[in-house]
Amino acid sequence: MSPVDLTIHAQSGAARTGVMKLTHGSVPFPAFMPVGTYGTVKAMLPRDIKEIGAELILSNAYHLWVRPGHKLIERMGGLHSFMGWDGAILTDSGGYQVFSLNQFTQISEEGVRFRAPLDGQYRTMTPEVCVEIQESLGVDIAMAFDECIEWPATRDRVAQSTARTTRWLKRCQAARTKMETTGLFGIVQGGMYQDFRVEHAQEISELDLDGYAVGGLSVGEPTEKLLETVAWTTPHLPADKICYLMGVGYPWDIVEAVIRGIDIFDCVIPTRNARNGKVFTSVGIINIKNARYAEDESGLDPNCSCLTCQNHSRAYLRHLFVSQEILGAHLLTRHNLHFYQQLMSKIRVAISEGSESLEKLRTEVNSWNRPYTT
RNA sequence: GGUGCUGUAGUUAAGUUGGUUAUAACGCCGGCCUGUCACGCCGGAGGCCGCGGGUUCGAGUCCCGUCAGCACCG
Repeated sequence: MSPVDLTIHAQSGAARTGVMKLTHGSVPFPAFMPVGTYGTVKAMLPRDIKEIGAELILSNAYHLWVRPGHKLIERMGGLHSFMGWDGAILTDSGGYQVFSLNQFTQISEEGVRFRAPLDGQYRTMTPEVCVEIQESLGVDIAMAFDECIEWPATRDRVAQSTARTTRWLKRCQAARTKMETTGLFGIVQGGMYQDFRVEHAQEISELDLDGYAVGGLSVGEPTEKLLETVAWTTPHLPADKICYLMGVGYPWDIVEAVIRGIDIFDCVIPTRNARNGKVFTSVGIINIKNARYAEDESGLDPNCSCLTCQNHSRAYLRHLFVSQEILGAHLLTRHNLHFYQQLMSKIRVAISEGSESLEKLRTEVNSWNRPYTT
């Protein structure tokens, strides 16, 4: 039996809603995973993450491998126990770091040699190491080791890189030892080229993985390209498996991607932007550091029921940011993540209700993409 | 009362043997962030160089006076 057990409850066009049962709990989808790279969703307690409604979080195999080391975490009882989180965990492999840390990498068929910015040490990540790390961590879902490449990239570069990602995926599969508890997802690459995306999706669909991801997006391309690429890819992935869009995105990107067949998402935006003062609300985007909020007694979002909105004024939150008080980061992160979880909940309801409801939500969410005024 | 030190952006400071548009940090104002090297990054505004004279082609810089703060001596 697969560690990722999928039940689809309703569909509306390509969008679908249901529940995926994982080793550490059941996750309704479409779902958004808060990002906790280093074994912590920055500024959030595990119980806070639960409270705002997230059942599944994302962590990172590469970064935990560099520090404190996967073997140490295994000795501490695995990542769940180590970080005090009993919900589900998906780990990214380090494929994104091949892109984001490219100035410190050398790529070969064997794998990727990283010079860690943290300690200057050289380490080689291979598909085998990548699986070993994620199985040691004891996560619910492991991502295959891929190469996330830059945009734009030539056809020749994309073709070679994608072929290697496929070979690495097969090596990941062969290296598995905990098939009952840690699922493995394959990642579709292919750059922004339709034929490559279709071919790669079809090719890895035959490998019978526990789920599939669309990778290589949100690397600086325009939104239209991102959505176009998603639309090319999802029809060629197995309908009875989860489809994960990696690294996306803004609320409006998420709705558009769900409509194109995506089930789960992760993105640093709600957490990182919160720490930098940017807030998502149903009345537009707020930069809490702006002077205009200095004496604003209202809450962040008049339509939000999160703890931050129920208890604190914009004036106070701005003060916390201007004073660089740590509580500001927590309160804004909490709000943004709550906002995202509410969005996902609305999306699930809308899909069950049908296309009209989903279209209405789409219009509403796109209206959030504006600065707050008045 | 005397001597010395210090007065430069909102704040703290740099400023060569006098030489283009006086520099930085912090603060202030604004923008950015898509599988987190990220409580981060980028940009902007802001100066009668205490005040008044003088020397000089040219003074934040040298000279005289004066005011303020600090230290020490009477």
